[in-house]
Amino acid sequence: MQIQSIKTKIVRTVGVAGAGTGTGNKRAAEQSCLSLLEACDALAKFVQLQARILKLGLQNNPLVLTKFAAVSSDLDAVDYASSFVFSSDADYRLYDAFLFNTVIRAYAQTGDLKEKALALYNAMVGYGVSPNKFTYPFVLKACAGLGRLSLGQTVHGSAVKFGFDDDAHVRNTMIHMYCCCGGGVEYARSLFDEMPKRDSVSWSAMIGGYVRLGLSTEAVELFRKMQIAGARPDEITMVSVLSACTDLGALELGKWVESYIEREGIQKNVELCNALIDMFAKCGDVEKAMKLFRNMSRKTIVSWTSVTVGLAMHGRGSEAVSLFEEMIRNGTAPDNVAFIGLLSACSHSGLVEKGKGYFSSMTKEYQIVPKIEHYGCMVDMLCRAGLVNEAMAFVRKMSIEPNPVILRTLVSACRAHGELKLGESISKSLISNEPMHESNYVLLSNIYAKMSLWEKKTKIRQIMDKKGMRKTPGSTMIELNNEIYEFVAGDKSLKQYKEVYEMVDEIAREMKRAGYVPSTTEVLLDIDEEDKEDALNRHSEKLAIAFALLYTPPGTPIRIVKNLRVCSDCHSATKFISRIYSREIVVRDRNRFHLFKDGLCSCKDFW
DNA sequence: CTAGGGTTAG
Repeated sequence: MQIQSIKTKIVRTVGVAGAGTGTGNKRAAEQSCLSLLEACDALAKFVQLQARILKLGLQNNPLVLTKFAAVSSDLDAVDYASSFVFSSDADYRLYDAFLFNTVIRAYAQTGDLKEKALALYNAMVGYGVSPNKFTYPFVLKACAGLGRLSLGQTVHGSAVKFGFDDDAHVRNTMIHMYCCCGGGVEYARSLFDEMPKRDSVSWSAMIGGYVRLGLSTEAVELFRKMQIAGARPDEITMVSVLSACTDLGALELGKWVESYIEREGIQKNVELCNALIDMFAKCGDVEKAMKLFRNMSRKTIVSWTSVTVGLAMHGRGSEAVSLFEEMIRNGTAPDNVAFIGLLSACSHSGLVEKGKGYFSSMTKEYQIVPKIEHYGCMVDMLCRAGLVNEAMAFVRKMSIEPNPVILRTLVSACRAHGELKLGESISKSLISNEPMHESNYVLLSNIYAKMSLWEKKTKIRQIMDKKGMRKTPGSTMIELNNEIYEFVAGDKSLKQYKEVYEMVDEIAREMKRAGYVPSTTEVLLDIDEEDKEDALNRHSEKLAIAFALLYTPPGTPIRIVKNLRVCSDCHSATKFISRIYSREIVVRDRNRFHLFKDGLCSCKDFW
């Protein structure tokens, strides 16, 4: 069919090119070679062409090389072109910005060849070839991908020198670059603010930059400014805004964004739908996420994975498993990310045998080489099930070295299941490898607490103080009347703090009457015991719940978002509160959801 | 020949 006709065209062109050499007519040969390359686009087969270019002596011809690099996503062709640019007999006076741009673009777009793009840029500058306005976006994108701030700044300087820094594309990519390189956001923001005219790409670059850095509040704020400025967001802007909502766990805001998308008639492409699904699932409304998913006309592996992960987070492991099976029946092959979602679903729901089965089918049937994340899921799964020895054996058998994440999982399982000596020794090696990682110390300190070695425990605290390390304070977020409130333990910054503290005390009395016993013995992963003893009742979570009980209508569900894992005392207290005050309480943890209802939690105390 | 976006273990 079409391929056939292209082949014919090529054969015919090759004939002409050959004729060109025969008569010694370089010009004709060049022309023929160019049309030949044009025709080759669809076939992407360059091997014969390489030979022909050499035979015709066109390897140094910039037009031919440019074309060669441009016609295909085939990196072999690009490598071939760049090899001539770098070859010792290269006549760089022949090469222009266009040739470099073409090759740089190809490298900048790939996952791991961005270094080559930068090398070509350096070569270009070294040859004295002036970049043009197309060069900068390519190069800056590569700098962004690699986090190369200082090179990015040099490139910026060059753009200024040649007068291209006011070009909208260049400026937007510059913002993107500064956002992607550590320490550059503020500068990006100043570039953004100084722009005389901002288009939707500028706004998206800046908002997306904030989101990537975890500055979701700033992202949302900037989106508000965008509306005030009257700029029209597109679907790409909205993806970033939604992912800010996801990060914050701000369901109300997310819902508002959804209605905004509808109202403004922003095109809901697959990526935007995926972002919506992810937002609803991670903000606590899996049902809605499922509904959106079911209504999507075209689904990608990302859509399937997002719902699977969503179900997993809500402890609905067996549904996640069926969805995964449905995906396969539908003809979508799982990739390594889909398996991470699936395995973590098994892990969170205690489906140990299923998880083991999938892990082996992943490697055998799908030939996916397990990554550290897959091993991590397996270790976590075994540890949660209390199979610490099996987990240890599994880690020894792994084909990759366990990373600190896996070792910390083991340590906390050791603590929970009484393997204290083992936990202590792993913990110590963790500390010597990562002396500035706070949770390594907290884990060891918790082990000493369990061993009743109070002096050693105190000593750890002193070491941390000496190193100037501070634990991440626990905080809890809640949305109320379009406001986001954030509580930290012992917080008194809120206007109504007196009422809230009175309410906390009242709740404590009611809970005691109902049989609640404060538990200061069980400590979870990142939480230090002393803080619990100090202020169990002042935990940010309890403050937020008290606030919600005070200021939301009776009977309405309460949704809160924690930045750490919920501690076991708060967990049992929240169960009591849900029953005493007849409220559904949805808590989003650092890694999953808890739905408290009638004195029980959806996680079945397994988390 | 140019820019901004989506799923990932604890």
